Amino acid sequence: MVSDANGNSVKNIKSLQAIQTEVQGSNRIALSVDCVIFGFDENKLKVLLIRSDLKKYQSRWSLLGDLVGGKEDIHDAAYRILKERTGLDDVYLEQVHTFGSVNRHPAGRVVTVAYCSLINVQHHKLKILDNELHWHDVNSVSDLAFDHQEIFEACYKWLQKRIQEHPLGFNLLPKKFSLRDLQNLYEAILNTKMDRRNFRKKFFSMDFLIDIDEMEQDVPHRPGKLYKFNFEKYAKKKKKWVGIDF
Amino acid sequence: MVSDANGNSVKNIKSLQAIQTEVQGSNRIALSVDCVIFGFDENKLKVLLIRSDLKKYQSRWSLLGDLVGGKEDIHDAAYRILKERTGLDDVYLEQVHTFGSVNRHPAGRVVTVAYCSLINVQHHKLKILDNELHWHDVNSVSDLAFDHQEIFEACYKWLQKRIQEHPLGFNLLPKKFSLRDLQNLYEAILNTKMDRRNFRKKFFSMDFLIDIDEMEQDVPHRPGKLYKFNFEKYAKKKKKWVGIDF
DNA sequence: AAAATAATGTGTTTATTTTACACATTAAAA
DNA sequence: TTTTAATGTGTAAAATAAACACATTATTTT
Repeated sequence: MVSDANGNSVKNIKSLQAIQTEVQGSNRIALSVDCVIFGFDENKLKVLLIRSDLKKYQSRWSLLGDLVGGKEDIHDAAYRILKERTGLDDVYLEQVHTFGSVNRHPAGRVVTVAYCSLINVQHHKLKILDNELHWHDVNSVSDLAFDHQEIFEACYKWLQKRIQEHPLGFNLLPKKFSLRDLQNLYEAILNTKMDRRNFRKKFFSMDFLIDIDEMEQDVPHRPGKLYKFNFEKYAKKKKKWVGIDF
Repeated sequence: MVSDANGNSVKNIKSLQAIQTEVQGSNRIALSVDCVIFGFDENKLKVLLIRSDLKKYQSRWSLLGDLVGGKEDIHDAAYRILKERTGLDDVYLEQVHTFGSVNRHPAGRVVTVAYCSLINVQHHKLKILDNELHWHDVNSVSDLAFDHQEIFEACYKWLQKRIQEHPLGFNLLPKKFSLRDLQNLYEAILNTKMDRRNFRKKFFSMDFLIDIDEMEQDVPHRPGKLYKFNFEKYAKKKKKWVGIDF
């Protein structure tokens, strides 16, 4: 037992070198990132899956993932995976949860950090070179490889909750969108029907939609007005105090 | 390029062994768990900190953490750390976020998973053997070691949001509590004042408080009624649909 | 060209929830 | 016994959310 400058007894003081030895010790772990990539197309919420690169699982679909480099920020790793595997750049990305069961991966101990990614399918020209990558309707995703079903479901639930509190849904839409587009998006994600008039009222009252004075083109019905989301104004907004409710 | 049973071309098929080689390869990473342990004492929200075991940082406080074992579930690791370092068992624990900046730790690459823990200070007899462990008022936490200030703040914000939507606050209180206790807890965590009458009305209308027909003892004023939280009833509750609001 | 269709755009009314606020009651302290 | 400082209950007003109807516009059909 040693004492510090104030005379307090302090246990277990370690040198930097001792800690370095521990950190470089035998129980280091493979760390991966898995991305749950959502898209919105033909009024359906989709998720981008890839055929498992593991032979044993080749008939199963899996999330896009890869090991994190020893000198790579996990967030950078998520961006890298998206870029490498899909060609997509500049997409919305947020960490959701880390899955660390011992036997979650057949190849050994791999802890994985799950990220949720939202992309605008129309804008980003996805390079689906072969049958490796495929957009799946979220309602028909089942039997994914490894524990990816669990990860997918956690991210989907996360998205359903998150989209009601934050304006991230706009990352799934074109820059210019109609209120019908927006409502279709919310209805697809939340898997519910909403009253059109109350939905409009709600969004107009939040006052983040910019009327760009343009109309829809080439629609088989009366064209609706187009809007942009005012991200700048939202960023300046001071967060409200919600209420206790559970 | 190979083809699968359906004649689809499939790239990058790997054997299990090939993946195992990757997983056991050179870029494995030290993984740690850091616990932000909250307690509620004398109507103040507290956080349990420990003097950094790293000599260089010995004047600074840090979170309780340790490396995750190679064959240890990360959740189990969080429980182990709590048990080893504080003697506490059977506490509320939830994962919050994973921090993976390359240079976040001076001893080398360490990715850490942050957990939020809530304990009842009265019930659990904490073994604070020496000056290593100390309860700090959350409002006076500053200048923690490593990136622990950032982790602490993320967990505190998480708690403030979470407590409004889930009944986890009861883990900070004794089993039997008065409505005044409960309001003091919410006011301390959210750092705000609430109307006493509306606070009561809100909780009574949620209908999860069990009136156990007991009164406070040894209080220097008119004793209030004591309640328990009905966790069973809450578990059965089907989750409501909130509304869009951001 | 006219009529029918199917969408957009704009309210109002009602119900529910939240906020603001006042007074009687009880036990301890003076 | 009086005073004090809490607890416990209720009501009115305001804000928000839900339910609902009709006129307008462009397209499609007749």
